[in-house]
Amino acid sequence: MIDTGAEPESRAERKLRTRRAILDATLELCTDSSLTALSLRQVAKQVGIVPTAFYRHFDSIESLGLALVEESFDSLRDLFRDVRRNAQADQDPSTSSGHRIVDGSIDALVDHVHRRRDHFGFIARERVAGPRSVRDAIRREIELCERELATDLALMTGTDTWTAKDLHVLSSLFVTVLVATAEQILSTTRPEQEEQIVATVRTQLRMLLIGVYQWRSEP
Amino acid sequence: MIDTGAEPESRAERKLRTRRAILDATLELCTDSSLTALSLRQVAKQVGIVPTAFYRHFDSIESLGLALVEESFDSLRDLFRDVRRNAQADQDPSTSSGHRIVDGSIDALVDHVHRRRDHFGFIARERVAGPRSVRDAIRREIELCERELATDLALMTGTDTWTAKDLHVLSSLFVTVLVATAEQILSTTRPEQEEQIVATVRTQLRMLLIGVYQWRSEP
DNA sequence: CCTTTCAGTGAACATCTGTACACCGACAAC
DNA sequence: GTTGTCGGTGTACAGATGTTCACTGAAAGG
Repeated sequence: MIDTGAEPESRAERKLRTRRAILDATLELCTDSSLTALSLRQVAKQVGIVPTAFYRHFDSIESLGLALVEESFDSLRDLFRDVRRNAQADQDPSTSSGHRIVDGSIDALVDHVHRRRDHFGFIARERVAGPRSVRDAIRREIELCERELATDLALMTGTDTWTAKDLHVLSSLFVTVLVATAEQILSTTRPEQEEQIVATVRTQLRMLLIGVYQWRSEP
Repeated sequence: MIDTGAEPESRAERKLRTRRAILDATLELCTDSSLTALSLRQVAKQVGIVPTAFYRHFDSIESLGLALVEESFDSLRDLFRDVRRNAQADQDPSTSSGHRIVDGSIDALVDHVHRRRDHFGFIARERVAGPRSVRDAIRREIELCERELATDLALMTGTDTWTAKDLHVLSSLFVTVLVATAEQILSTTRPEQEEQIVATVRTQLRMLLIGVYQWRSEP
């Protein structure tokens, strides 16, 4: 089939397009209110389809939520990838005790949160307020992120002084701070306040890093 | 007026009692789903009153939420009071670098979260998923807690090595970890998993404390 | 070309939603 | 003891909700 490039869409393409429209509409509609307070009809109206057409794509708001979890964590993994790339480029831990890695990571965080406000906001909200299955899915994804980060940290600390357990403990703390910072950034629109949030988390991570550099795991 | 002690309630007492019933019913109904997904009629049914009677006590679910914010933060302040009492009793920072204070604080946290699951869960959920006014109220209260904790920390660190700003930065980090830990405890029912959560946060705070003991504020 | 598939339609349903209104009856105040 | 205050009731209504069912019409496939 010749790619005419313009208007004529195949049936599959068209279906994918309305599916996207549903996902986007949902993200927009629940910027403040959570999935559990969202009705199928609101979504349908926003998309511009009749309520029953919704069922052609998802069989409930809940399964829609699960799809959004996957999508949102793609964005979060993008962030992780950026941070990792950043850290490898700055592979000079002797100077300024990792300050550059911290600063770079925070910059990446701010950047990604701004670019995908919807996804990060979705995770932050539904993590505690969504339907149970959605909450569970998010917690599972976050644990995956922690594990992933832990293996990255192993390369930087050396396994002689850090047990696997302690690496996961540290990684978990980083993720906690990351999530909290994202939440704070999302809850403000004033640039000067955001500046302060960033400055605060920068100092927090530096305090923590002092401890990290001196930590010796007990076997 | 003679206090008969038993059945006969004054009008004011009776009103307060249904008000309490409304607050309790709301806390119970939104253990999983958030205020924004809660209807006035559900609350009324749970309390055992007719929907319109709700308006005799609150003029919207939102203002009900604000009342619950106050109440929930009373519980959180109870926790803070316990932690403070604990820390003062263990005023022997030379030994084991504050491990006892950390352990005691975590124990108090776990204890209070268990006792007031409803309040802590409410804060955790509505903090990100509630109506805007509720979210704002919670954030304001949390900032108050951070300031309060910062002044407590000032007594333990000495203002010669710590600026007020850095104290608030540290206090903010503690509150972040506290909130995250409470969320984790609330999201599990298995005791062995809770044990692990506690062990993790204990290690995290010890790592952090190493950094804190060596921190010198830049002016 | 003829048939099948299937995203989207539209009407209909039983149920739930917030809120308005008139009302009751026991406690409180004078 | 009369009067007023005020929690709580009951009815009512317009609108929103999830889900059902039979349908259309255009693309896909033989």
